[in-house]
Amino acid sequence: MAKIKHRALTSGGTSEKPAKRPRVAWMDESDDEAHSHKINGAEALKSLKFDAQSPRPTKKQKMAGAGPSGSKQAAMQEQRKQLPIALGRDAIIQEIKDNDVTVLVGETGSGKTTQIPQYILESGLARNGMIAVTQPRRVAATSLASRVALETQSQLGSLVGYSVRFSDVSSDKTKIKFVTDGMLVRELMGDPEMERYSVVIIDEAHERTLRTDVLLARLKGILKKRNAVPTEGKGKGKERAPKNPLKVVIMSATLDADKFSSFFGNAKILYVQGRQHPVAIYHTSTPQPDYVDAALRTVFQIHTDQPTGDILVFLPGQEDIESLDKSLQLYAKRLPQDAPGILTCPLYASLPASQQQQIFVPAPKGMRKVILATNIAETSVTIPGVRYVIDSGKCKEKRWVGRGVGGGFDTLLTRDITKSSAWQRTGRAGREAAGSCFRLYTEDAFSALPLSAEPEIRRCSLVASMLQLKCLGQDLEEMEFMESPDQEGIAQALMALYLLGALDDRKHLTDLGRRMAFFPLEPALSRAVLASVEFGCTSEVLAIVSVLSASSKLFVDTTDSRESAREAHTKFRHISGDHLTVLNVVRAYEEVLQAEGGADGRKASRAALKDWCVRNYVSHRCLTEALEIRAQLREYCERQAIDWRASCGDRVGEEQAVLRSLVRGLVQNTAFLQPDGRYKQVIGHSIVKIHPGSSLCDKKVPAIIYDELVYTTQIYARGVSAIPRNYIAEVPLLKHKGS
DNA sequence: CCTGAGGGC
Repeated sequence: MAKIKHRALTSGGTSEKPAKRPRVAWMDESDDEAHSHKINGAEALKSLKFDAQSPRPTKKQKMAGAGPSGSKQAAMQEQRKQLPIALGRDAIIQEIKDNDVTVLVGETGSGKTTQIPQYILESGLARNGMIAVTQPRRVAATSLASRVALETQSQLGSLVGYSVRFSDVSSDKTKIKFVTDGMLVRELMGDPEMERYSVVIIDEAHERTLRTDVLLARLKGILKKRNAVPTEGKGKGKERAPKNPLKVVIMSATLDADKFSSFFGNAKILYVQGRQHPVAIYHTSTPQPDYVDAALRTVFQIHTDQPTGDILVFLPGQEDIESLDKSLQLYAKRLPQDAPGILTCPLYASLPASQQQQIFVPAPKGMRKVILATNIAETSVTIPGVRYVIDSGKCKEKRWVGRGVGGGFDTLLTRDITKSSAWQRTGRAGREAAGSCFRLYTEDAFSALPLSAEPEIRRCSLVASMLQLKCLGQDLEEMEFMESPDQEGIAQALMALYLLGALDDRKHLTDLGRRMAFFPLEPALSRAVLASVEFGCTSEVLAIVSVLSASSKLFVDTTDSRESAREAHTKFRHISGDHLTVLNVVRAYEEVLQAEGGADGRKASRAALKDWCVRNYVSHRCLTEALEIRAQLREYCERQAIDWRASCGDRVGEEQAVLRSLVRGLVQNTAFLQPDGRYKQVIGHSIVKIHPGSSLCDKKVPAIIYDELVYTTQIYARGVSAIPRNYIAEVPLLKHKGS
């Protein structure tokens, strides 16, 4: 039998009698013989000690600890009591009528996102324009639109519609439009004052995505302009109203309503009660450094002691999920035959959709489902049937670590969650009935957690947002945001845009920059596309750029099948490195697509394509997404009068045009070979190695370009191609380098 | 000699 890597397993189970601390009921019954479903075998799982903290604090208690405005609380709470959403309807509408900006705090299950837009529509507030409702996620935008269309008994795309990338289901009849925040930012390009909208509702504002923060900052400026009372006629007794006023509603689910309110000049805050069942909360008595082991033991404690109901375990990443999955299955085998079994269900974004669907399939009778999930289950996916939540208290966070201009790289590290995240996870146990949440950390540890996450504007690259704002005539560094970006982030973005030729040396937007912003791509990739026009290889560069901007990885490379995957990938390999290797895969895939996509019907063709992908260890998901992106990019090319068919051909040497185009975009991602075999950045000071997964690993070439740097044991360059040194000197701003 | 939080245009 495979050995379990967790060591905190002792024989004798719960023989150790915990005494002093308050115990939860099921712990008090921890008499070994009394367990109905004992785990067989020499090794039994030692129980974990939890302190009860019940019931869940009310919003009032939480708010009291959250902000300085204790005195306002009573009034707000009083107001909240009168606002179960339907009853509060008239009051909410009145407030929106009376104020430019309203902050609405709605608990989960309050129905605020589906109801408020309808109330506004019925009130006539949106007589002159549309109501926009922004969402951070595509699925939310599309599913909410369907729901509201249903409730208004209208066809989706008429009165109620949505607009997300690749899919615009709206018409000139549309009055309520659900959009992703990124889509509304993009719409600003053609409608800088949002004049098509009478009301803009920013939902899930507390998530503080970079795009939401950009929208909030812009809305402040737009309000000033659109809602200003015209000054002519002043003093003549004739009151004038703004021509096309805008109403803004900020919807937030957590504790930072005060922040939004003060950002918008102490806007009114309204509270809407939710329909959430009570959740009992337990913290561990002692810290649990090995949270995977602690989760393992807690699952079986719940399984043996608690009534039916599925368990949702929050873990930081795939590795922990797979490890816990294995352990659970091993122990589940040892449950007595007549005892209920356990069905494990991993859930993370890169899991194939078919496996993700498993969470919606009810467990067979007599089985308990245990879902092992990342943050995806915190906001993006709601899982039915969950009564128990186990919270590891950990998550992964991507953070850009700057080391001077041009020398930055991304890290992806496990860290503690925030209080607001902990509450969100807890709430997942009370969606359908009363539930329990087991936190694998002490109450003291919980108290020490930060209230909410650092907003993206403080930890993500600002390059794309800065370029978009420049196109609106706005300077990111001078705008008023909820939280201002740090100087380092601004300097990095300015330098990046300058090196791409999007800004001139006076920080003014260039024609090139305007054309770059037009493409729905990272600025570096937009630059490569525009350069490809010059070098006559747009067809090739579009194919590569589409794969690079797809959300999943092209090459499947799991630990168990590494050898065969490597072998399958060799036939795609291009001598210059990874970029042209990607192109070879796309070309090969297209050949299969043409051969199979006959009159036989799409299903057979799709199956053949999938089969081809499996055999070649490439991701079907990545390729379908890439082709969709490429189709969109081709449309954008046509609108810019760019011939996307232009090709450099596939003769040997012709591919140099492709590499020259890529260098224009990846200027900052260039490095020269050093005598020791490592590479030194052309811009910036980092010494990097080629990632072992790259086709150029261990090769010594004079100069390289790469897609990204990842820091693990050292700084690795991923997605690498070899280039002649003089290609770097071709970049106008780098003339002195590389020659 | 490695490695994958979650999103968006």
